[in-house]
Amino acid sequence: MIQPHYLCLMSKVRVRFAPSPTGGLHLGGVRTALYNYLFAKKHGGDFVLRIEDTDQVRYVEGAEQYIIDSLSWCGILPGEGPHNEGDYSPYRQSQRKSFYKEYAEGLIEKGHAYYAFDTPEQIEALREKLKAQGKSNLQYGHQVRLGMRNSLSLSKEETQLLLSSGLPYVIRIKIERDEFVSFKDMIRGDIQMDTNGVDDKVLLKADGMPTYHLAVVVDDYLMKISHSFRGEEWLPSAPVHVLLWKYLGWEKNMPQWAHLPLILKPDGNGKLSKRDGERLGFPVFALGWTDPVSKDLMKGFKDLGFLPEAFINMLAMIGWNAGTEQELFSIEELVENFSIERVHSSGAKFDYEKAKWFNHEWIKKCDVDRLLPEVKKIFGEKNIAIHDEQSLKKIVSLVKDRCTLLTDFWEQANYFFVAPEKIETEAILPKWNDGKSLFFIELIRNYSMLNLWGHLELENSFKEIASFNRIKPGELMLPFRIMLVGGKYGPGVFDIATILGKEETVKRIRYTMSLLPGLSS
RNA sequence: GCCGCGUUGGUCAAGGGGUUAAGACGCCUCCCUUUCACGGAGGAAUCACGGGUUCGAAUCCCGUACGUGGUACCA
Repeated sequence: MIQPHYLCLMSKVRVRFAPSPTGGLHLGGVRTALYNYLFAKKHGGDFVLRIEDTDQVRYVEGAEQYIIDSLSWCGILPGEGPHNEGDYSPYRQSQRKSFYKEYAEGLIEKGHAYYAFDTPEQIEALREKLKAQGKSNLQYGHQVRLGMRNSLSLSKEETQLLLSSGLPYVIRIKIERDEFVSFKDMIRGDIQMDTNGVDDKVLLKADGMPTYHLAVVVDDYLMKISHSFRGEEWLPSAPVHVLLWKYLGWEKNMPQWAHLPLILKPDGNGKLSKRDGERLGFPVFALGWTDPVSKDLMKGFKDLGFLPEAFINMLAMIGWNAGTEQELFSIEELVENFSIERVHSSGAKFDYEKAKWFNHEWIKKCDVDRLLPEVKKIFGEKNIAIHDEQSLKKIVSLVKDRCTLLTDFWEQANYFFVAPEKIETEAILPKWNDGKSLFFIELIRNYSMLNLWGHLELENSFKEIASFNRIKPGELMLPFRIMLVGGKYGPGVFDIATILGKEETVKRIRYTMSLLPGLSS
């Protein structure tokens, strides 16, 4: 039986920041957002961006806008707001403090939670002491809670007194021992854990803000979230959340869970982190991110010349595939083909080479009009203004197959706009002779007088003069190419010369000739 | 330490009792191209280990090893 609210699917992105105030939305976060989006779209639901404004996030200026910009670039969020608004507002945790407190206190009344007055310092000291004795980590749970300062160990009067004295306190969940919690994960199937390893997690912090544990449950309930996707690192605390749904009496409304596999470092040893990007030379953010502390700018996929289409395609394929041989998917095709059941349960190492391959494929696949604004931007950054859009289109279609990154368009096409600075004469010199000198002198004369400047005319003249001078055209192609572009690369020489135009072509031949030995007589 | 999750070529992976164990990236060879790419053909390379169950195990079960995550008034 489908519950009514499941028919009105809503999926929410819970964008997560690293605890340090130097966050940034990295690969794992964007992928979670992407899977949320794909799933919601596929099932006709809504995709809601809800940014948690915990202390850490607020600390980073511009972080919210950065998240919005990142997801907008990926095409899974409209760039224009409003975000963090909607039918279930307010969305900011700081504005929902009263809800969390209300439910936490309700839990205490039902005997599923309690007030605790121990300070973090006291607990820390106890941990240190136990560690010194060689005992395993202290868990604030059923073993020790009666020995601590809380509303379970204290009398009602003492508790009241402490509460009214204004002493800081937290609210902790009371986890019963020897209880089995089982739930279904859409990716992993049935999961069962006992509660003995789970401690009495703090639900409401001393500053009145909820911890993640309380916030997910309360928000998911209030916002009628039907499916909750998050990283695998949350699996160990899932029992706490399931228990909370039960204790709050909302079990029937509990969302379906999916714990996404982790994206791992390419060289092993753990989750991919932002440091790995710097260390191994690839981006880990969609958009560039400036570390608020060190002020270091870490470049994003966008800055390195990735197409958003390629980026999300690549990202979607980390941990999921359609089960067919298809690897290239547009966002629409992803929506159509995505299924949460086909998401893997094991982590995948990130492979930058493969990421680049996706981009290369997408550049080849995209039509010229899609590429044009991107290429213009790249040339703009090099202070090259584009006057003739038609010839730029020709240039783009000529060179796009050999560009892996958008930035490659500069290396592959700059010679159309500026004469090459360095001419690889060393590649011409060994086979250079008077015959070739004569050929090019004649070519200059001939080309200068051509009325029709087209591929066919250029090639015909070239070959005629070659055969008249008894030189194989093949021996002349390479020198000619180097004269025009500076090195041994690029599309067909006559295509290049056609676009370059008469004046520029002749000029470049002349220039290189001046670098080469003249006629020996 | 304890608890959870995982393990198919170097990497990403399909396959979930009988397959010559797909495919992709990367690497190598050749063809095409009088350059570089694109494209095409081919190659090297894999079921972590040990026990079961079974006529038969990469596939199911149990152990071990390894990896990874959690064990915070962080998310």
